Amino acid sequence: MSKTKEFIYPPKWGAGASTGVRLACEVRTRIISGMITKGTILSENKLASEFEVSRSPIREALKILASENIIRLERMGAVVVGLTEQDIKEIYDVRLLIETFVYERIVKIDTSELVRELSKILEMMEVAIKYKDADEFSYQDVLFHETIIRSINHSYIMLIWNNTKPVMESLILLSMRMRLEEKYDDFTRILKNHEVYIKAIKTKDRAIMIQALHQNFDNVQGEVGDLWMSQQMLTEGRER
Amino acid sequence: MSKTKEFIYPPKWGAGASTGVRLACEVRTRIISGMITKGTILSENKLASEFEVSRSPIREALKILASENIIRLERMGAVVVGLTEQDIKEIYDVRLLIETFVYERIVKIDTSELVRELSKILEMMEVAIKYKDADEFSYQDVLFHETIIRSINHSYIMLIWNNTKPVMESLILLSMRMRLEEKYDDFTRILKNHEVYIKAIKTKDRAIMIQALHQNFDNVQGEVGDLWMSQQMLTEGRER
DNA sequence: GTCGATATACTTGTATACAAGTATAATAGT
DNA sequence: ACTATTATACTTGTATACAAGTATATCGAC
Repeated sequence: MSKTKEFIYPPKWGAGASTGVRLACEVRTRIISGMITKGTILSENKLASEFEVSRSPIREALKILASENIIRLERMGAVVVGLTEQDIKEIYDVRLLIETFVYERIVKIDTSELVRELSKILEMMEVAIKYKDADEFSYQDVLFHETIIRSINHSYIMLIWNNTKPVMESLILLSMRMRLEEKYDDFTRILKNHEVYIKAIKTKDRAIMIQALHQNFDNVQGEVGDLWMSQQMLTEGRER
Repeated sequence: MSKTKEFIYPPKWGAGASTGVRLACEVRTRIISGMITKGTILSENKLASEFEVSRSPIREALKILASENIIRLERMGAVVVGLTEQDIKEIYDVRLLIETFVYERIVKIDTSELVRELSKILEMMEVAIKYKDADEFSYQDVLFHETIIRSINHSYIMLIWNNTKPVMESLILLSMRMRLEEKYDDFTRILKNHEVYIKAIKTKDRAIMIQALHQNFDNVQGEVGDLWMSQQMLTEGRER
């Protein structure tokens, strides 16, 4: 149909994955960004012709998005549910739940290797900012938190992470792209916040961890605000 | 191939669902029960011919099982991971995490309707026991916990539940079938435990809730024990 | 006998074809 | 003009076909 050629989800992020997974990432990001508005009814055939693939990978993508509650698979077509402000709060409820649980485990194990890894990621983030690469920054940001969660070797906590990660990833990506243009100072605040995370893990001081989580949550509220602005702009852009 | 006709997962439970989802339930239960041993390599073609369907629904099923960490999708074939004792502990970590979170929300809302629903389910469970229907009992047991979780209207907590539910369901189903034969008394203990849940919700007394969760956890450890026995028996049965 | 290359029989990923069902629109009857 | 019915153009779910890649096994050279 419209044969949209520009992908807003970084293609290299989905390099190894199958077409279905890549399409899920692209459609997910478009929905979260507001490019695809909620209420829209997605048909497998239309998506297939739009992305110039067959229905097989499209089906795979829709199944993934449905499992994330981003769309709802119905008898006729998949209706776009999108994210409400409520949803975003809820995602962070879960993230807080997970990270709190993870930290309780972390204080019981040796974290020297973890701290090394996190320090490396943090430096990568610094470089990403230096070169104004919002995508790379987002990637490392997500990786940072994933690394922490992975460190406790808990497959079911990891499973929860894997189910919430994609949405988080898109949220962060869109937010960071936005901020790179308009709120450049935010990045230094985010870096500081991550330093606190590392410090909390190094010292195993719960008070510091709580501080880190709270700061992160505050950053997030900013992110959410940005996102709505972003959606607003996109909508206006389309209607222009 | 072997064209196994007997399904160990109650067919009526998957009545409305697509073939792929039903197959996922069946294969999941077989893996958890030990009928399909860990390490086995499942091929889409073999499964398709065994269940006498095409590869499409099989692919769907395998995707689902992979998202639950029960199998691992690799280049050549899907290798059965199964559940370790560790995994089962971890599932209950998550369930404890969720139910604790849910309870913190529940104490803030009106629960009269919820208590009514739970009481109904509890009576259903009593009837199920009376007629020695382990499957129905399991169904209501899972529904009981799902009803509690659903009551707080938190879509992302619900998402986590939806991802852990299938495994829980199979675990409970297999365990209950086992107990019906050998440890009939356990059922009254489980019923008592559920009464405590209801009481905790009605009175909004955290201490009682903790008691309920602990009792449930103790019941679970029994379940796990049963399961290993069950696997043992099945293995011996096959080798006989 | 041992090592290496090729051939074959698998595997998955994607595309296409077909069947069953549903909503919409157009048409016929009143 | 309005209602009921039929036709059609969609939808998804499943089956099949094809392409690309991988492990294994067989066969040949040394």
